[in-house]
Amino acid sequence: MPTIKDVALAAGCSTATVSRALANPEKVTEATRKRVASAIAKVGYSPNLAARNLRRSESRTIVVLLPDIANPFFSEIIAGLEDIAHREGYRVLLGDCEHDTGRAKAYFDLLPTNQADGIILLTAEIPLTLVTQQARGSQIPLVMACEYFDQLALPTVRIDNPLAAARAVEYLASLGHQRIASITGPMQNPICIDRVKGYQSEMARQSLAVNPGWIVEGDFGFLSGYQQGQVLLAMPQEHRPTAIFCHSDEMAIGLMKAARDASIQVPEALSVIGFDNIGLSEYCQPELTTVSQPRDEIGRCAMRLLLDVLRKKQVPHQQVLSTQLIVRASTTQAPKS
Amino acid sequence: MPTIKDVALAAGCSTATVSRALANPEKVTEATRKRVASAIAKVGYSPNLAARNLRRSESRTIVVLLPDIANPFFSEIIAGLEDIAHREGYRVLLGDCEHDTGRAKAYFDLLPTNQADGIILLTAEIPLTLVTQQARGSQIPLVMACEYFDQLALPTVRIDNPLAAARAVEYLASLGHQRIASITGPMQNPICIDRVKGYQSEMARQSLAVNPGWIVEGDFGFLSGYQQGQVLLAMPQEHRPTAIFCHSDEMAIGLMKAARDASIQVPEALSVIGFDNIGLSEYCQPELTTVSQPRDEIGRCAMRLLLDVLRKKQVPHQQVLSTQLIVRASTTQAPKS
DNA sequence: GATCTTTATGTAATGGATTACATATGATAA
DNA sequence: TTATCATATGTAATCCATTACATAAAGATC
Repeated sequence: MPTIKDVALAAGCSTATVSRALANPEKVTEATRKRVASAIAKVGYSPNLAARNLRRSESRTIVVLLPDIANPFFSEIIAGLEDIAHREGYRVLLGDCEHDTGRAKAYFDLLPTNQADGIILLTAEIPLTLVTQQARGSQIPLVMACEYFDQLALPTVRIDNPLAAARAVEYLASLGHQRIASITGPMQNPICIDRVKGYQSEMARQSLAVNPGWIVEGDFGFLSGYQQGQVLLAMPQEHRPTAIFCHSDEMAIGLMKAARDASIQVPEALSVIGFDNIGLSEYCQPELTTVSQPRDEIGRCAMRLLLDVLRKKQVPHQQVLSTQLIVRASTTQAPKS
Repeated sequence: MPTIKDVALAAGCSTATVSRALANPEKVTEATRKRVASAIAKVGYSPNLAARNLRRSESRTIVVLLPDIANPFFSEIIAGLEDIAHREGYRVLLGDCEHDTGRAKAYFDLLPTNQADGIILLTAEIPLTLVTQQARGSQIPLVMACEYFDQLALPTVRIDNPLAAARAVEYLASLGHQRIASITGPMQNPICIDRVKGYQSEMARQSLAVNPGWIVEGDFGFLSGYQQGQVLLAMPQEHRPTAIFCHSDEMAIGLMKAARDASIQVPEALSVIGFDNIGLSEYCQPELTTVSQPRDEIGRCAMRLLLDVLRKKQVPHQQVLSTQLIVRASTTQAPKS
């Protein structure tokens, strides 16, 4: 592999000039710039980034931590993130934590050694100490997207979860539903807490009673939706919910399977709302009513925010993007009971 | 950030000794090893990998190229890959090519500059020249998984696609189906060509005629399954297939939606087989009969293979893993016509 | 005891790009 | 014409870990 020395030799100048021609073209004559350019082409040079990173103490790598790559919800966010990153000359290192905090620590450790310049957190399922410890010495370049720690005022891109949940419940209430249940995500997760709050406040606003048994906890996956769906649907007829708001589309689809197993017709006997609007939600049976998040835009915003942090720009603490209720076939008028 | 010099100072030895204590502990006395260890703990040292990589000209990073992160089929493969990689001290850089060859080239360019040590290709949708060009000078550390170039004898982990397709067709034939169609993946893709071959040879073995209109090309996604499904189901009754073998689960689910739209009952009037056994296939309606690939194992094998290549071990050219037909509710006896 | 090994450690070169500082060149002003 | 300044380029130090080579100390052999 040719080095900058080879280029300097071929161009008849010093390595410093070659370096300048690349990094600060305005500091070099038109003529030398051209000579360097053709020398580079001739010897087939491309800079050794290990050396550059060592010297500049940066890596142009952004770590993106997520709880589970397999979750299709994240893929479009990632696409948005990567698009901005590549455009700005950054690389994205995806870190799948698989709910394993050891992994997360390993990724955080890339920062002080200049193997990564910043972190975007798509999960709050990491030890809080990782964030605070490091932030103590010097503010680490960290941006959260979708999820957040409510104890910490980190730059965050997110949706208004209480509002989105309230809208979903409001819609169900407008269809005449009174017994509205919810299958939540993990309840240590602030976004789930917020959605439950939105659910509860809207139920109150609609003067609807909330049976404590109607709030059940899942983990966003198909299976937990199925299992918790079985629990909800096994309730005695007079308590059984006629509508269920799920914190993810996968759980909603799991729930619909549980309904099929119990011979409960969706939407006639049970309305279902999901969350996220993943690709699948248009292809399941019945098509799923769901809360759509602007995933691509979330990714783009988060990466722009982080790059601004790296460039020491002032950044807004919170960026709240809007959601949309997408009505499809899994919701309808409440059954007459 | 403390450097190796700080450690040397704290331990009262030279940097060389510190380096050896870390890399070749057996070359150092028990006593110094301990002194170094406690010095490291004291100053909070962790090696600067940019410097190490520069010196060793390696990066301990493996690039994994895939056509589309959003495709859940890949996520479990990735999980397998990453598990092995992390265990062996390697990092995984996921490269989403999004069917865009420019991106692929950018990732290949990481190799000569020692930003990556090797590549695992989960896609054949890249310019072949990328592989051959580089391979000319010196064999680049490259392993393929799932997909392959049939022109090239690269180390590959894969399944027996013709056989898997033939088994699916055989099963449909055993149910009495005679008009069996197929929605394929992109036909420039060798795995799809092989599956079509398997389909055709099994059809021949079963003495079943193949209407050329029964082989339609999709792109593995929901939508293409839906659209091509509409085409197949719009055929006149006497030519319309009673069973369709799809090259992906997403297409199979798209197809089932097309069938619902056309009021064609699955499986009573139409049997559907998918491919991959993604999580969703158990939760769609009806549950999908599909060909399962050992995805986790494919990932593990591929990474082990690549690490063996990097360690200059002899590696087998082909590693063929077995598939399994998972019978669920989307297939049944052919309708009497 | 003298010589040869073996083992532990230190010294200094190395990898490749960047950049502070030094120098040379040409332009501008007095 | 000479002094002053701006601009272009070169020299060499720097980033940090690794490792070839040198050296010193301890042990083995006759």
